[in-house]
Amino acid sequence: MKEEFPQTAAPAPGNRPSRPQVGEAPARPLPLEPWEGPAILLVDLDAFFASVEQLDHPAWRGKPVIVGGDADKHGVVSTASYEARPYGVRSAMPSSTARRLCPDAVWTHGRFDRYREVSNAIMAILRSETPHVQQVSIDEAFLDITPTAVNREHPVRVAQRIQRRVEELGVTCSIGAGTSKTIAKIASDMDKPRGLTVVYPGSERDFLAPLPVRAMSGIGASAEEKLRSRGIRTLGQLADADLRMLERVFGKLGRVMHVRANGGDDAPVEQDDAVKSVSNEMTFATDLTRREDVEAAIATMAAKVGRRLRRKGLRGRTLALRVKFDDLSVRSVQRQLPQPSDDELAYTPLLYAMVDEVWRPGTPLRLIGVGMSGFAEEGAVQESLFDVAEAAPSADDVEPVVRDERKRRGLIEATDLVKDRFGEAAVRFGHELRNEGNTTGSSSKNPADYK
DNA sequence: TCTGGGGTCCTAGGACCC
DNA sequence: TCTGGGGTCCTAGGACCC
Repeated sequence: MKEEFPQTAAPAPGNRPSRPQVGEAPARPLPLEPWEGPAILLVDLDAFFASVEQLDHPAWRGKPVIVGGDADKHGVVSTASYEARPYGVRSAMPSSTARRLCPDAVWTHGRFDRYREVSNAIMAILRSETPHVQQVSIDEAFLDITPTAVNREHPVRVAQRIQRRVEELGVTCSIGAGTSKTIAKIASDMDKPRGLTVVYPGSERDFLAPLPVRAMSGIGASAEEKLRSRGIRTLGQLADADLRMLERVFGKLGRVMHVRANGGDDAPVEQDDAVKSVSNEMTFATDLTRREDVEAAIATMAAKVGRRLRRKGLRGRTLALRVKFDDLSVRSVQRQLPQPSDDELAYTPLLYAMVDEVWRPGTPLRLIGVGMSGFAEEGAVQESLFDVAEAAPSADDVEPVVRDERKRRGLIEATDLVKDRFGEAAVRFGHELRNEGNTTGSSSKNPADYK
């Protein structure tokens, strides 16, 4: 979850309903102005992971709750409940800092299967309101609820009903409503938790003008600094800036940010699309220096990636390795496989060779990551050697290389079955067995992981 | 205080082909 | 023998998001 930006905009008059406390009756009806043109909502679940923990642990309600990694293992805060925020605790903050700021907080690692479950129930509510839902993460989704000839319901009424229905599940959400994804997204950040911020058609530029450039999605620390050095601090200044200068400095992004600052974003709410890459990373509590430890870590992550690929029915052609050193600098290598694979026993040796290109034994390694991309087009998934072997009349009829492939495949599938029944820790190959207990713990909000 | 893990997209340069 | 421009693929790195 990203930091809320400082709220420099004056509240737009009449746009905010008075917010009831949790458990009170919903907001009194807003006086509604007519709505012309597209209507987009951004629904953002409030402090989602922490809220689920409070839902499941009644004793934690009303208390500061922090979901995150261990302070003594390079961990960071994933989510802080609203009770923890007055202490200064924020998402992405090092856990050691958070512990100092709020030593009495309830501290917990994530239970991601549970968050996924609650998220899925909420996304089902959203899809019951409209088929035009774009889930952007585990706790956020865009909805296109543009009034049609069939359904003339006012967008604000839809948003209020969604808030009620979500609260029936025991968590809360904030919603931004506007004529574009850019506007809806920024509006949703204006008032949290349980806020509903409405930007009526025609008022986009006035709404955006006083906000800091960082409020716009796509402008991060680097772009903010480049803009600041050119005297551009607000979205109003960005809207008035010279387009050619922006294109020169930012390339494609320059035009995009200029259009959006002028309220002109027309990006559609898109159906959720296919996964493009699958990866696993691991940060170590103590840096690795020995080759055998590095290979063991690579093998572990290669196995996790392989298993996720098989579960999703994906085979990738592009294999990637990423390392981070103790100064936090990063290097990466990628290689094309001769054919798409989902089998770590086939590609792990290649990873061992690749690591030599970016690391020498003895140099401390803080993180190792393994990823796969370049998936075959849908319907064009290549027949594996194993399938060929299956089709052969007998094992004696297939080439030795194919028999090897078949043995490997059989072994992989057997271990997947055991892991399905008894959990990931139940089966490990010998080369995966090092580095136990030397990792941070993790979190992901990527939608691809929640389906 | 000292910075996670899961992703997406863009850029720039080089290889290769026509 | 020396030269073009465009397209595509690949690679490494970086910005950005939640």
